[in-house]
Formats: sequence, structure tokens, C-alpha cells
Amino acid sequence: MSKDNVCDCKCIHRERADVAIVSLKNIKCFGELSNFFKTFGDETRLKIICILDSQNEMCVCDIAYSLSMTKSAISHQLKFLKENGLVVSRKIGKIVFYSLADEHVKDIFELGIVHMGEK
Amino acid sequence: MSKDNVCDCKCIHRERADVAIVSLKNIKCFGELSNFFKTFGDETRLKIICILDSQNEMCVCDIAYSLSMTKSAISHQLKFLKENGLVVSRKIGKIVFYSLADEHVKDIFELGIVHMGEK
DNA sequence: ATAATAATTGAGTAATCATTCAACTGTATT
DNA sequence: AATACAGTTGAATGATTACTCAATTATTAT
Repeated sequence: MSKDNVCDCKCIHRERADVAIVSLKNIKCFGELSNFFKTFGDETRLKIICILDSQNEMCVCDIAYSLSMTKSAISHQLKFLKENGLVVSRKIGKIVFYSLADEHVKDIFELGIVHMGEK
Repeated sequence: MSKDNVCDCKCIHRERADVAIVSLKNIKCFGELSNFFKTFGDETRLKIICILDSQNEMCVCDIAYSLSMTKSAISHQLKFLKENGLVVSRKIGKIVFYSLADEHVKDIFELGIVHMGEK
């Protein structure tokens, strides 16, 4: 789509739009940030986060068992979670233990729970 | 997939899995909660949230102009945002003004920004 | 009534994504 | 060396989804 004729409207509140455009320019990381939130936006991944929120660390096997899903499916999702900075892992022998990356992940997850409770 | 043979592993930490299963059972709303987070997980929607975070309220037209997108595309996303409880709207004449639904939405968005900043 | 405009809607499409399946890697045990 | 098992990986597939386009609704102005 061409940038020229992209908005098919006579903008009503030009000043407001200008403020909006400035606030958009202040944030450099919409792509990364939306990926971060997208990671919370899947039921399976959210359940993994819930599990890791209740335990210090869990291996792939335990998570798969707890969710009645295959190790493969869980491993794919853990990769997604790791790539987007929500979990970290450490390997001991054959076993890989996963845990939440930091307090922000806990905070955001728990804020979501509170939000649901208040509806 | 049958529930019986769903996890292809010999579970290593049975006690941990049992704790995990209990913590999963405590939360009734994974579907709704993942939809709530999913709404933050798209670049366009996140920009709309950013805009509404910087202004009390904005009409569809202004948002479309600010993002160089069509009113139709924005309207579809606003519908998604509204259905998942992130925005509210009020109509004045022909114009529909949208704003963030509550403080939780602001909090989660701003927590995300902080999280990005610390990486 | 007619025209103009803000916004919504539904169908269509291309892109993205969650899970499955089968093959594979790395580590420990015998 | 051979076997077993925890975990990963890539391709395939069916489902979901973001945006476009064209048509439509609701409101205001002439």
C-alpha cells in the first residue's frame, strides 16, 4: 500500500494526531514489545508460565506431563518463550530445567490474573 | 490425540508435576486471559494502546491518520481491543471516541516498556 | 429527500502459527 | 560399542489472523 493515500479520511483533530505521532516516535521497540506480549497470548504458553510461576524450575518432561501434551509441542513453545526472553534454562546431564526469566514476567502474569478477577 | 498416551515420557519429578497440576486448576480463565494478552501482542494494536495511553481519547479517524493506516483496518483492531476489554468507546454524533478501559491496561503496557528498557 | 462523512461489517487472501510426526543430538548406563 | 532416554529440530498441515476491498449503517448538513 502506498504511504501517500493510506488514510482515507479528513483528519478531525490534527493537534491530537500530532501528539499521538510524537508519543509513537518515543518508543523504538514496538516489534520486540509486541512479540514479548504475544508470548503471553497463547493458552499453552500461559499455562507453562503459570507452572513456572508456582515452581522454581521444571524440566520439559514434567511440564509435558502436567499439561498432558507431547515433549515436542512443549519444547517448541519453550523455545518461543526463551527467544522472547520470558524463560531461562540450565542443563544438568540429560535434563533441561526451565524457569521464569525475571520478576517482570511474574508481575505481568499476576497482573493479568488480577485483571481477570475484577471483571 | 488421545488423552491416555499423550505424554511420551517417564515423568521424573512426580511431586513437582502434582504441584503444577494443582496450580493450573486454581486458574479458571486461561482462555480469556490468553486472549487479553494476545491483544497486546500485535504491533498495530500496541501502537493504538500507546496512542490512547498518551491521549485521553481519540476517534478512529485520528488513530488511522496517526498510524498511516485505513479506517477499516483500525476499526477491525479497535473491535478486537474492545471485545477483549482493553478499550471503551463513546459516540458523539458521527464520531466514536476510544480510550483505554482501565488502569490495568496502562499498567501492563507501561510494565512492558520498562521491561524492554532494561534488556 | 439528497449528499457527505465517520465508522462498521463481512468476505476474501496472504501470512503467521500451534501442533504433529519422524528424525536427530547429547548424555548416561551397561 | 550399544542401548536408552531427555530434549531438540524441521517439514508438513490445519487453524487463526491482519489487512484489503466493497458495501452498508448512522448521523449531519444542504
